[in-house]
This record gives sequence, C-alpha cells and structure tokens, in this order.
Amino acid sequence: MSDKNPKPPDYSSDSDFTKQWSSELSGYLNLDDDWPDDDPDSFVSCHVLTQDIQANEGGGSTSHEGSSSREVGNEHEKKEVRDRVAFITKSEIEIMDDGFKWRKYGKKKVKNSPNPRNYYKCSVDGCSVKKTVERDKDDPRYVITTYVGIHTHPSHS
DNA sequence: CGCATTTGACCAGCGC
DNA sequence: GCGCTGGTCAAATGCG
Repeated sequence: MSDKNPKPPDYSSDSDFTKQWSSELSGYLNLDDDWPDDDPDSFVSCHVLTQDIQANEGGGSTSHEGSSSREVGNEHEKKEVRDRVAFITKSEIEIMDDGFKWRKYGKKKVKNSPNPRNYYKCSVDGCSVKKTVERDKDDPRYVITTYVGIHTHPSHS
C-alpha cells in the first residue's frame, strides 16, 4: 500500500467515519480528543466486543457451533491483562486511519477463513498497541479489527 | 536517508 | 510425541 492516507471512495465523509471510530475508541482507550460526534447513526455499523472474544464465529454463522464444550464466561488470567477490543466494521477496506500510525508487521493465513489476517503494530514511541485485522469469511464486506493494548498517547497528529 | 511495507521462517502453545 | 495454528521477528525492497 503506497497510500498512507486512504480515502475510501464510498465514504465521502470519511471524516465522520474516523470521528466515530475515535469516539468509540475513546470510550475504551480513554482518548482525550473530543470529537464532535454529530452522526451516531452513520452508514457504518460498528460492533464492539470487549474483553470477550469468545465469538470465534463472530462474524456470524460459522461452521461448527455444536461444540459447546468450552464455556467462555471465565477470564483467562494467564499473563498480562491486555485489553482486547474487537470491532466489527462494515467496510470494504481494512486500513482506516483512526488517528494512529500502524506498521504492518505480519500477514498470516488463517484456516478459519480463506482470507489472510493482517497484523499491525503502533509505531509510536512508548506505544505498544497491536491491532489485528481480518476479513469476515462469510461476509467479505465486513472487517473484524481487534485492538490489543491501550494507546498511551493521545494521537499522532 | 528514513521508514513503511512485504514475504518467509521460526517459535510457542495446545490438541490429539 | 508429533502436528497444527497462530503469532512474532527479521531481512530486503520501494517509496516519500
């Protein structure tokens, strides 16, 4: 991708799109920026699944659903308490500038979907936030963005 | 010149 | 014990 600042042709008002995202993120990432959220009902559907990514079949409708052997209500306190925020966004593009700089550090093909999964990491100094972007296998027009960690900086502006 | 992006390989954890 | 999946890092290249 040679385009650093992708402007989705579909979203004429990508500004609102970004604002909304930041607004959503601000609720979890504690962003100081006050976005003039004037369009809560935008054309983009953003679903937030926080702290519980049990929804492997999150995109809705996935293959095996009968295997309910493992309950997901328990928290796995194995190592660090990384904040995981999964965003299911209805968009054709997965590269959206939410106000942070992301450096792609890996691409892996998942068996659960015919599409590869992209791994991004914040390139801001002192910020160790990671982001994983994956396309829905059932609905390619949907993108699942999972944020891991909390931004320690307001924005890269 | 610096940095973002890309692909491959390696490693770790878990399942069977 | 071996295999598989997922995840991360490293090196190289291209572009700004």
